[in-house]
Amino acid sequence: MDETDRKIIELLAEDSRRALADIGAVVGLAPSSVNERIRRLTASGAIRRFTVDTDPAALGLPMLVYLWLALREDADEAAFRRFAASHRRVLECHHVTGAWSYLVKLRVGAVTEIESVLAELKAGRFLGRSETVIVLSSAVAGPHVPAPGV
Amino acid sequence: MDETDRKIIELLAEDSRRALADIGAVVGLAPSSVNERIRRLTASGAIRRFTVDTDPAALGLPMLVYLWLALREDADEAAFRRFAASHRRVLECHHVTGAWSYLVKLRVGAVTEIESVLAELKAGRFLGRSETVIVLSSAVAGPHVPAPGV
DNA sequence: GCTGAAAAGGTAATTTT
DNA sequence: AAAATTACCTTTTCAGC
Repeated sequence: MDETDRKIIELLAEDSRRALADIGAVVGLAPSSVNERIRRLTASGAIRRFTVDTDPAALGLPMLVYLWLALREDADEAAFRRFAASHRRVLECHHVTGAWSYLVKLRVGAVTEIESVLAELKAGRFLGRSETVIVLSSAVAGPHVPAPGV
Repeated sequence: MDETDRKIIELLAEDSRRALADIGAVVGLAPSSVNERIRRLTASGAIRRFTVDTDPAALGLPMLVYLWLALREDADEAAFRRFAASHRRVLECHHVTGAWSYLVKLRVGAVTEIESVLAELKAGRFLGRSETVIVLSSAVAGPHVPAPGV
């Protein structure tokens, strides 16, 4: 992972369909050499996948919501993690420092869906306390990659 | 944006290098028709860009951090948003409901960088109060797309 | 939206440094 | 060991239907 690899990743992040010859022209390598580096970067896991950044609103998920969670004392934490990992609306779920134990990022189509998620968390006996934070607007939005199997 | 478009986006999210013929075989269209739909989805903005999902640790950014911010009473909010949008370590920045005004997602190489960011926020006279939340582990990590020009 | 031909681009073996 | 060249072959693209 040298400076050239980093530059290649940066160019691919901007546009992963850019031709190998174009990338090569920027970093000063032949197309086949660029190809070989991309192959290595993918094999090593530095590049996880080639994907698309989409407009969540166009996909019917205009609302971004964060949930702070404190799990129940007796909650099955592994089961909670599986629940989060398999939930279509959960984009991220992080175990965090501080007063709350988990930070969950959700994308939903409407406010009513937030209640459904909270109900599911209750039904799974995961939920101790929670706080819902709704995103009003984003100065930096971040990419949106739709989950498979939705 | 019909069910076929959604399926195409889902397949591209999984692997955006998949051949048009392969995608066509799944959704029941000829390669040229898939191509035309992707062209329209890109033109309409539903697909923002073709990109790569990377391993942040491999790129030297193993730490994920959230910052809750309350801006100073006299802060220039537009300037703050520009600051966030142009900062290499700021992955997301959301104006949110609740006790805090902004939620900022950061990726850093080490804890010392968090202090740098807070110092920059102070220097810009943006920072009222803040709370730093460090991610210990992620049940659902979300994609990482490196910022351009880093 | 499909077909089929033309153009472009990706891939891999071989040679070179 | 890494990169360039070359040739091959898959894939995209575009005209016409």
